[in-house]
Amino acid sequence: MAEFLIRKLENFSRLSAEDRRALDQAARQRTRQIRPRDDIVREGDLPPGVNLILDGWACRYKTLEDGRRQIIAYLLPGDLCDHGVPILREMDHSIGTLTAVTLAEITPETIRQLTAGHARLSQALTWESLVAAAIQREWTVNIGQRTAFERLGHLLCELYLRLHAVGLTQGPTCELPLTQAEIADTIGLSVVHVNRTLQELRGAGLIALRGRELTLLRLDALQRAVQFNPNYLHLDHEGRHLDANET
Amino acid sequence: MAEFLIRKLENFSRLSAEDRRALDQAARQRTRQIRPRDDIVREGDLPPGVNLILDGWACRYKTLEDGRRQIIAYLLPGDLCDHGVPILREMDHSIGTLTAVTLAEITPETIRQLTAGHARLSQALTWESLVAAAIQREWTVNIGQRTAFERLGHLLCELYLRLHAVGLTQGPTCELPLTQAEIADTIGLSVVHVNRTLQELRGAGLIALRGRELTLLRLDALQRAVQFNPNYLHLDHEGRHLDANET
DNA sequence: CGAATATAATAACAAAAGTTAATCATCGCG
DNA sequence: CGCGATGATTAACTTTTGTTATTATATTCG
Repeated sequence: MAEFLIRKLENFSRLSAEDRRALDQAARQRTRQIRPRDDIVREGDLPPGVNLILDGWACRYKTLEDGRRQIIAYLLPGDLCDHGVPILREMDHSIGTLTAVTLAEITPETIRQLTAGHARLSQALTWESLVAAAIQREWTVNIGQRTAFERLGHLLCELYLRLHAVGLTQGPTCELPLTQAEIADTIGLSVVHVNRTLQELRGAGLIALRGRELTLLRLDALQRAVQFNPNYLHLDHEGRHLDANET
Repeated sequence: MAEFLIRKLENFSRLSAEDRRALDQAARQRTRQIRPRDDIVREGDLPPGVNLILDGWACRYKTLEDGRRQIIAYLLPGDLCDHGVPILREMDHSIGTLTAVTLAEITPETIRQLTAGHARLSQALTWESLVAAAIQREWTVNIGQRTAFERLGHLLCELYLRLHAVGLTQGPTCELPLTQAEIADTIGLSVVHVNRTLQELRGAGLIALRGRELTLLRLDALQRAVQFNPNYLHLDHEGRHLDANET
């Protein structure tokens, strides 16, 4: 059930069988199915408990009055969200699905049990939320400083590596269930320019993208071309010097 | 000593005398002075313990290989940083001062004591870190979706309100110890364009800025003009409908 | 299957923002 | 007091990115 989360956390530290069992059980308590392009929580709502994405893609986003929208974060299988948020009065952003999503709602009580008994697990969960914060910071850098070409390439590297960390890549290929409009709202470009920039990346022989299937043809070259430094993902406990051709 | 932090936390909930005393004492244990434009921690370093800004302005930032720099967050008096980070192997960004800074280093042990005994205080500290995350998300929106005019105005609103939350405003005025180059690196614009945009804000009668003194002449109008919604600062427990003319 | 709809691709043009360079203002300090 | 340095301002020009519109291609669903 919590296979993706477990796999992700094991990038940080080896979990005990007991840790894994506890996580798995927590993920079974209450699960929910949500349709593609539906909201899980809306800005202004009361903050929800902790949600774990079991399957599918979701995102945090914010809409301005005049309709402009910014995707603030992607929530991929194995991602936890809103750890601790119930303290706040109301949500300051929305969370919506991109694809069909299965998620597990984990009660505060369960969280307490998970962290109380298991020191390693507790550390691993802290690690996961620190990485989420680091990703958010990196997005600020990405949108603030990089060119369109770099921004887009950087995003693709990040998504690929995050999917790799949960075992959702096949060789140099992964799913990318995003429209160009969604990509545009992620990196602060217009749809037209995203399209242009994708052509550039293809033209440079760095990526192949057909439908929802993305292939990073030369991950190393792409990382260099867009100044992608994976340090902020903090996967270095095992996954350093990743070879795109392994499974 | 920890006056600004205390003042900030009291935007969230009333602290007991004991809470305040404990915070104040924690802030006295080990303090450090750092010169303007000096680094507190550098990317690649071992993560430091928790630092509390007692006075002055600092920032998180990241530098790309070719020298481009993005300021990722401002650390103002009363701000805490790097809660929990020691779990990570190394810093993925740097922290540097803008002005002279006094900070308190708070040991993990002290943090434990602070949170263990005092439920309210513990909640308030969680609130502070949730707000920091919310600010980071808002920056993504700001840089990703807004025009130069809106971006800059939004930043000024945020800084003013954050300073207000710690009592560092005088009427509609506050300090702004930033060069235009630093502002540029914050909102992803060139220095020249920041200058142009400042002229626009002045021309619209929304701000006055001489040297390091910023005045928001018509806060309401400015907020409307740049679509600034303060909800993400989560100050609503007391400070809603702030009047810029109060002290 | 095939119409309806959503998404992708291009082109032509407009606007926003970046670059370079020069001048002006301020400030610390010998 | 005036030198030197940093920061602010402005101008002229270039580049990047956005806008609008049209066509092509997929996808969905009756």
